[in-house]
Amino acid sequence: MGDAQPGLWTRSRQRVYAEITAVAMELFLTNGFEQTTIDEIVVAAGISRRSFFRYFGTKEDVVLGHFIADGAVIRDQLEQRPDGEGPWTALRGAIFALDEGADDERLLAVSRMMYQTPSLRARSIEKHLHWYDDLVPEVQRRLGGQADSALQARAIVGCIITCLDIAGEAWSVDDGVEPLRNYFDAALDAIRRPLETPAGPSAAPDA
Amino acid sequence: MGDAQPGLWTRSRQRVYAEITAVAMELFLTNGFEQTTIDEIVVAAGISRRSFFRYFGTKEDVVLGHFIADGAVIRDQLEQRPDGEGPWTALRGAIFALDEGADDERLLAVSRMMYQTPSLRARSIEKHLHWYDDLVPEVQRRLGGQADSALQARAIVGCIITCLDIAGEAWSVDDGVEPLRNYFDAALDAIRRPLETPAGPSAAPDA
DNA sequence: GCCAAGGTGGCACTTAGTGCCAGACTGGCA
DNA sequence: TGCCAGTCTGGCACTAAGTGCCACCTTGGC
Repeated sequence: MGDAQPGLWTRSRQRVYAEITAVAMELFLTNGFEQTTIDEIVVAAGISRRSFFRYFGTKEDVVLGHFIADGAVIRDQLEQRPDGEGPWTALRGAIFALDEGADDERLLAVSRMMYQTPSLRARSIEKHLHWYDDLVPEVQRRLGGQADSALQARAIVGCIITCLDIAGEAWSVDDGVEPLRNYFDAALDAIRRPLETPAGPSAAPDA
Repeated sequence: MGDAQPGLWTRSRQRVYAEITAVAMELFLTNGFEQTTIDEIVVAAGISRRSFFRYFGTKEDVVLGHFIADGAVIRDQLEQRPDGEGPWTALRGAIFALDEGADDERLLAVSRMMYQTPSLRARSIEKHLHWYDDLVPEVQRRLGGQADSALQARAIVGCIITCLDIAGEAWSVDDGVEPLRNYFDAALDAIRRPLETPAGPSAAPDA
């Protein structure tokens, strides 16, 4: 708080949130996530340590905060999908809609950091677990009340998320040479491909 | 260290490891994982706090330590599978082999705790990430050098792990009324099922 | 101008995890 | 038997994350 700050306090909560995020992300990108301490963020942002934890539960949440609400976004997109679409197609479409209008440059930087930092990766996957609650009911509905549909829906949602995760990793490792959706489709294709291995002459069937 | 302990120090490292695990697990199961502090474990086990961290990197590792090596075990099983089997069948068989000889009672207790404790769940998933390194090469080999086979192999391994995770959760929620492998097969079946939804008359195709 | 509500900073505290050092035990060797 | 190096141990101090508590200030309504 050494500079002239006519009132970081008086700004709206949302503005403070954005400012802390911006300052912290710059530090993370410059010095690395684990190397950056909350005290450093706090000093750079001109707030107290105590206030930081009023905005973010953990240091990881500064990076992943944006993605928390993504589950609800995907759910909304999913529900708008035509009834004729099966769960896989609908889920794929809903996730593609999420991809629209994303800041690739920033997403790439965040992804790189995430896939290189174990605690961030773990926390990210933990956030993904909340997506189940958002997505499973609708997927279950599209499954049409089969037996075990709850388990089936969870498996489908889980694998979609896993494919998105895998795709994101490959995308960031490749520095985003191809659009993220291509990686996602490739991963999805590998999963949903029929039982026979298509490559090679007279390949052995996978069952 | 108030009791008569003729030398916990002199026992072999493995024995100490097992003893700490046993004592800690009892405390975890009794009082809950998060409620149990490392200081309590240390006192109950008759060792110093410093020594605890020479055996376990984190508190979570006490619970998950057994599963760390599972990736290598699955890999060994996977490599022994006949070449004719495709990646899915081979992976399924390898994981079933892991399931053999497991202490269901204990596994159930650990699973329940894990799925109820966020930090444990997160750490568990983090451990699963290491399985990729063990399993992807062999899966990639069975894929037969297709284009993008690295991404495909990662997607397949990831979804297998996800199905195992989902199955484990359902299994523990159901208190293990059915064997774990049944849940696993049900999850796998939901993923690998053909594009058409088989249930219901004239169901809409999923594509 | 008063008063309640909410944001803020500071302080003390708990807990996890690490670095460092000195002491005790081990096994090998002269 | 005695020495010596390697290893394990406990204790201490330290960092860093995260929480509870309280006093202060600012804001908005009356």
